Amino acid sequence: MSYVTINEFDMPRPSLKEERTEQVLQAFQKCVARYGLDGSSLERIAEESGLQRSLVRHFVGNRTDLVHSLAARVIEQSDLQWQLLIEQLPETNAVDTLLQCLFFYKDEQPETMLIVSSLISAAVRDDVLKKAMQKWFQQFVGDIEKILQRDFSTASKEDIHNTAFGIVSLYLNLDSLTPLDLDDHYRPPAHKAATKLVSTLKETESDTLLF
Amino acid sequence: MSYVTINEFDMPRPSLKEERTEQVLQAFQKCVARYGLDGSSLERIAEESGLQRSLVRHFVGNRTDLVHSLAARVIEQSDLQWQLLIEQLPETNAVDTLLQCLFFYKDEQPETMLIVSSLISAAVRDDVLKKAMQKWFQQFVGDIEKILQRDFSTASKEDIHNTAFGIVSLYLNLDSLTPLDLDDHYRPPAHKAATKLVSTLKETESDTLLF
DNA sequence: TAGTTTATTGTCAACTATGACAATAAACTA
DNA sequence: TAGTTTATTGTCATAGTTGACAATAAACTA
Repeated sequence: MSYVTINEFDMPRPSLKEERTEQVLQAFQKCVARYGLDGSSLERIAEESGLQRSLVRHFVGNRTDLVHSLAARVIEQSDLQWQLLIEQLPETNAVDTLLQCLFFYKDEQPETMLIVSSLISAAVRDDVLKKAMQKWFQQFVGDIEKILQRDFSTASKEDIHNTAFGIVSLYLNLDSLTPLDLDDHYRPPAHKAATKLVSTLKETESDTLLF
Repeated sequence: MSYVTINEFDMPRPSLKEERTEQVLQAFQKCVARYGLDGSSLERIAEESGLQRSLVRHFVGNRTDLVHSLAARVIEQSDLQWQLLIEQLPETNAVDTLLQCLFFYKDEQPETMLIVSSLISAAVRDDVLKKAMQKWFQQFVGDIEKILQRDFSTASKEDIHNTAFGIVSLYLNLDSLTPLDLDDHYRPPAHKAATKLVSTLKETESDTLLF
């Protein structure tokens, strides 16, 4: 398996596994965005990637492997984008910037979250996928909790948890409206609603008096 | 077509179209909840309904007809449940009851919203479906706006719109978490977040001072 | 009973998706 | 050049999905 072995014998033809896998999964992503997960047959993926179906199978594996690889890739991409976003947040009022980015910043792969939604739907019949998407979701909520906590140190854990979940809901639901062409229309309301939610974490006299 | 015509000729064998259609669409719903929309082949629907595939086709039509009929049925069901819910709301503090119902009341067909989600996803490649689901969604938001307006007559149209959209997002997103078995866990947070959102509509001194 | 309409069953053909594998070509090194 | 590994192409069998239609059975009324 490894090329670090002693050169006792001849070296093989160099492997294209990495590049081809990337090529295939990119095509898969495009197909999912256009035809849905179930509508993305190996044939279509092969055509979209410019490879033969046999090659798709050769490099990435059968359909199950393909879906799992796609999930891993999308999660990795999402984590990366997330990392970059977190790093560029300001020290104070980080949440405002966060909401701006979440609801108005169009990244290079705008279909990422649509694919996530497809994967979540498909998770009903795939335990491996289910576990992976569960982890992804809870990490997403958890990361937002951390950011909220920095800005609102006095807020209760529970309030922060609820607010974080609310933000994620608004974000994901917006993407699931893409097929209806309603996402752009509801982008400002989603952002406003998220802002309102966050505002309830602010400590005000009337709030403290209520308890 | 109509049986009110004069009995000039013999009467035919009575039609079972209504019952059979109902039978088929119920089976279709079950299948969608279990296998997803694309995973619900005519064969499966036929088996689930206890009818032959030919009969499914005979009564409801081809696949496209089937999906459109399902959409019409689900929308009708949703409208009905919605009507009942609205009627039983109290005069004052209707919103509290509304949120209780939305997030904690389990209706007879708990999979309704899951099917709605499937239909929204499938709307990418079906303009008829897209139009229908757009209308459904916007009506949903609109109805919640009306209820909010009754309780918060002083709130601005825009605030009410944003809040209504937020509630719908929280509600729909919760259902889309069903495949991950996370919906029950996040039910209280979703409800709390919705409540918080609504609370921002309340007129307080500090609010009015901010503008 | 005859006539009409619908229900029901059964079947055929075309197409698609998938998995498996054989065979050939290419890259590389000793 | 020989030997090894991988890339690439091509093909086969199988199963599943769908649309179309023929043929029969059943219900009903005049």
